[in-house]
Amino acid sequence: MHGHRPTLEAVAAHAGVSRATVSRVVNGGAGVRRALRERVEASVAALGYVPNSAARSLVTRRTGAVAVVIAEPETRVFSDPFFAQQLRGISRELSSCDTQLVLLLLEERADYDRVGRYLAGGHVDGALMFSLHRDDPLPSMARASGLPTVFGGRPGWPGAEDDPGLLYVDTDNRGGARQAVEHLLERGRRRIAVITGPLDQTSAQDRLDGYRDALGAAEADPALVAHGDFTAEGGERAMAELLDRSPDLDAVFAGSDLMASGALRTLRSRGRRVPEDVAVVGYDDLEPAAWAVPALTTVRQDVQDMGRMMAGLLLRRLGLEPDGVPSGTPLAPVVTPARLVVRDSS
Amino acid sequence: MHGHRPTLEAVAAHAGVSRATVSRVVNGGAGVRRALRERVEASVAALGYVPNSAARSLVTRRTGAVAVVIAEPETRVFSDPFFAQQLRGISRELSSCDTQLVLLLLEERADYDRVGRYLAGGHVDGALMFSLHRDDPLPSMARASGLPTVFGGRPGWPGAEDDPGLLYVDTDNRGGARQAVEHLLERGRRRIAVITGPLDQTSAQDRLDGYRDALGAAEADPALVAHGDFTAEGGERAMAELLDRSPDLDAVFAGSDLMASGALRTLRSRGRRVPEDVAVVGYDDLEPAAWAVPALTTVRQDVQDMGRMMAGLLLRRLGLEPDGVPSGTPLAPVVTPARLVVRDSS
DNA sequence: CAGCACCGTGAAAGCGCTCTCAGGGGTGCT
DNA sequence: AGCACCCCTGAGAGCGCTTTCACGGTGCTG
Repeated sequence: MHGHRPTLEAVAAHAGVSRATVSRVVNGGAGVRRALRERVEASVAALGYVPNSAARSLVTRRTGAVAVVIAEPETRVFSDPFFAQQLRGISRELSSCDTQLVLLLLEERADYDRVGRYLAGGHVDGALMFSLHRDDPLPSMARASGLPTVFGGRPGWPGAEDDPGLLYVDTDNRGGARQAVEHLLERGRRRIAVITGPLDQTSAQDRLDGYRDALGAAEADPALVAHGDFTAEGGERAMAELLDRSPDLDAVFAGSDLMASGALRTLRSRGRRVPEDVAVVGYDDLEPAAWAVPALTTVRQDVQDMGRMMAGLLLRRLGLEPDGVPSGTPLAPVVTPARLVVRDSS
Repeated sequence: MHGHRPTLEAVAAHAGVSRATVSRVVNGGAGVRRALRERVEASVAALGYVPNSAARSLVTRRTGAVAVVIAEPETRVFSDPFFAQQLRGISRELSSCDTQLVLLLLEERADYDRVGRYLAGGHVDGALMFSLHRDDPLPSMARASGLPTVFGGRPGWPGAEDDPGLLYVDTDNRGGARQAVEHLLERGRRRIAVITGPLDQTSAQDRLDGYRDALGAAEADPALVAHGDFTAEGGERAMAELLDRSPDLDAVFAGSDLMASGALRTLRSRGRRVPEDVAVVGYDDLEPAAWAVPALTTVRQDVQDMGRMMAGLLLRRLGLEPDGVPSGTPLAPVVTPARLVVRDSS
């Protein structure tokens, strides 16, 4: 079985037609008379023919694969179910167009060269890129190579918004944060602190902006703002800082569930009750958020669906037609809504 | 920049040599005189030449890519950072041999056809397969297609152990479980219950066997055994069952951290104190295990390293030489150790 | 000094596929 | 019945690369 896979030629001989006809049948069968088509299909089945993708993409100049590039310092990817969900959404969408998913994980500086070469090497038809920081070299590499690219999260590098062809899928971070903080205000909280993510990522900046929106531009007590890095440890530290600076705070909005869980830990160890003394709201609605004690109020974004949309956007950019998208839809960035989920911590 | 990538021919012309010579240089340069080689290398750099992988694999019959196949009902992958870590380990190892990672996620029955066809289609040189249940059709598909394959977790289908060429990486589930239960015994617990995973996965079965080992074969009170499905909800249900059947239990060993977290939830809602009334031990050492309240005692396995080893095994099977492996090492299954991590829940 | 082996290089034959192009046969129209 | 036209089909030319094979040149041996 191994090694001698039948070629187009073999199928053609078996069916008594030419290679060209078999090729046409294999690629949809348009313009081949019914009887012939069925004969060819029978031969294909009989011989167990599978097209050789290398030969095919050599001539079509398409690979039928797209890269998913994830550049993230170890800590986050490790503990974050986020990417698994995104990947699943992406995978599902891609498979509807028979497109493969090549996963490129970057860890060190040295990986950039490897990945850049790969992307420029025409191994894939397009790319999906995630969680880039403001100064990440990847986007410009992608642009230089002319590779169609869709970003996860609104790009933040200088001039990004001016690029008319720019494609991304983002969630309404600012609106979500605003909802979270408005909810705290409604609960009667008045000294609401915030733990931000790394501000060179637009998601973190947008969530901070939403916090400010809700409080009204006037109020922006710097003693109520602490910076984290989207990790639990970062949240723990930031919470400690906040308590030292502003012992009178009565609520905290954390820019991620991971940071919120760290904050909960600090609050517990300092003897503050949640939500009686301090209300806590997170962001992301990771599954473990619901297990936390007390169960975490948070902001939900449909991560899997965002993955699906990114893939859909890229596929359409490549001229394919993913399932369930009306074919006239214009190609444009997408911002999905965010929704507050109230649980016990607020 | 886009569209007109230089070919071997162009480089040859630029350097004033033949295509064959350029090809040799690009592929390591063996058997090309120093001066010529340098001239060719200069031309390659000057033109920004990147080999066309389709053309190359058309003739070499190798793709330089391996598939990572993950077949898992939604629930688990979603909430489990497990796979992200495995993937990272795999990715790191593969990139040391310039091999690409094609990710294949299966959800529905229908996906099996698609993936089977893909694997049989010669798109990849080998495959890594995860978390297969006893009756999964994938392994036999892989064997039928002659695709070199390494499994994550000891395969459990009939006859698996008799296959001399079988390659897998597993962790010492049985030993880890034994450690966990022995630890509970040392703490003076006498009525130790167990929540198993789905027993058609060897990892779940092995952990149950380890539990029995520790208690001594004699003791196997069926009232102390409940079945979960590796999810938090399953753990919750199983714990409720156990409490109903055996109200006098004083410890529970859960076959996964996720199930342990569910068990904690049930214990809390039933007013049992952990660890005073009931000690709890999990398995996997997921990051959130450490945030649980109380912090979860669990069994650690180096998941990332297992991924690395799987990839390494496959690469060697493919005749490549991954970093850091003495070249004489025989090709054989690997079982990595498991280690108890004691925290507050026991 | 002839002859041999060997090394480095180039010419050329494909790898399996797609797709243009031309031609054959059928159909509809006049 | 004849003509134009269109629809199907097959022949063939590559896609960019690797690799065999033959050849010229060099260094060595007899």
